Amino acid sequence: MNVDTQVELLLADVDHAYSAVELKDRMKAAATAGRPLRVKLGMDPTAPDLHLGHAVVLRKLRQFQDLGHKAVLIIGDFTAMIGDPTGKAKTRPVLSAQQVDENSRTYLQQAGKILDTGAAKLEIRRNSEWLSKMNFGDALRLAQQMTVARMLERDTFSHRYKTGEAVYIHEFLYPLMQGWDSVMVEADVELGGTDQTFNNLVGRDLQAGQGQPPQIVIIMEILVGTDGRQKMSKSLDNYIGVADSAVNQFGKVMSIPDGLMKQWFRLCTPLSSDRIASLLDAGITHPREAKDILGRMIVEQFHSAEAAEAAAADFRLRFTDGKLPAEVEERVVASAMLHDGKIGLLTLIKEVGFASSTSEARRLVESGAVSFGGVKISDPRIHVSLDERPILQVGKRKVSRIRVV
RNA sequence: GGGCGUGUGCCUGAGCGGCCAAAAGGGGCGGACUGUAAAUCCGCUGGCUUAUGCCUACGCAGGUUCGAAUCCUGCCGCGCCCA
Repeated sequence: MNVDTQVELLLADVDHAYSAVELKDRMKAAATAGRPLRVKLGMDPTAPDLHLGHAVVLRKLRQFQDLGHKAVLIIGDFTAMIGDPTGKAKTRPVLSAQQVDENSRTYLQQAGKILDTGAAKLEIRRNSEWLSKMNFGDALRLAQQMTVARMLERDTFSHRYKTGEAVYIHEFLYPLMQGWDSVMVEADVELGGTDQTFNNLVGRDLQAGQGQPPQIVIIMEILVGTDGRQKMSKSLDNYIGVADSAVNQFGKVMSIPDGLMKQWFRLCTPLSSDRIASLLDAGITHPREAKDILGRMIVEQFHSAEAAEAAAADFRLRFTDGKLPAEVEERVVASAMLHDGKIGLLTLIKEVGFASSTSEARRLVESGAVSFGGVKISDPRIHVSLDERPILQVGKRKVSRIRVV
């Protein structure tokens, strides 16, 4: 594959590249010199659980690896002390070294489902390695390379500034720190979501200031979460985790709004735009069928083709045919909870984790969401026996067989 | 540092000294309809082992009142203006 083709492939599904020409030139130069490009991606060690949104960028990184380049993963253990101003989170707790270790391990384990973790293809660095050694003078010199006007160009800052929300000085340092990372690892390319555009471009300026060739910045579209409204994130609970079970991943995909399928096909599967177009044409493919394909393709990436097939079958049985799943998960209740061999229904629901409080359990029962032993129950005062290892169902999705231990 | 303003439930946002567990909308949950889609309709949305009951809650701490989210004082956070 020649460089032109490679660049075309790499940029086919990206939101923006600064710039395509530079990327091509850099790749040619690297090929001539017989060295791989260093492709940087920053990770936030405060959120170790990866979801489909992270996977979008990781898949792009993998693509670079497959073309022979080196992924440079930066663990932002030092920058975590500030927290990316993009996020709504206020001051973040300083993470202990052990916590960073632990989160990083989880991250790598999950990212390993996507990345090539071979030593030649992956380099992992913590930014405390260099940032913690800088003194105030170093920080000043860094700060001199940025103006307030430039900082205020950034959406989150200008918006907050105009609407009267607080903008703290130290938040201005975040992009500088992240940019400095690029200098320290001599990145050729940096990957990120659209919310990282500003940060990543700062890296170019800082590198230029140090006499390095500025990195090429490749920006991926932000994946919208299962709610179809906001970006996928754990805190909004609109995410599909890379580590979620196959059944869970598939079910969540099936519940996304139809309008989201286009983006998800584009960002989460390797399908061509022609193929996607035909899948989304309701005259050719029923939307349910299209979503089924999307679901299986996604599950396959993190599990296996067999698991994806099984998850789809389970889903059809359970929701299309309305039957109980092939295997009903079992939940246990301690015998100490029983009185005269019985337990209050509300207590049971709460104990088993289907409601967070007795009051909530009561509401569920009163609204007709609960069935016990296959019988719908609407009286919250009822007490039940668990001798028959009955099935408790709360709402459509929560079903368990109950056993006393 | 000074002046003014502001702080309510997951979020936005009403709130007269009693009728406030607190309007309204959003979100969420449950139900109907479906394709666990969208749209629509209905119900719920602090906690408590069963409740015309109790407890906790309107930034924090006190105070005035028979009674406060509503009044007063101090403190804290945020914003604006002045310096």
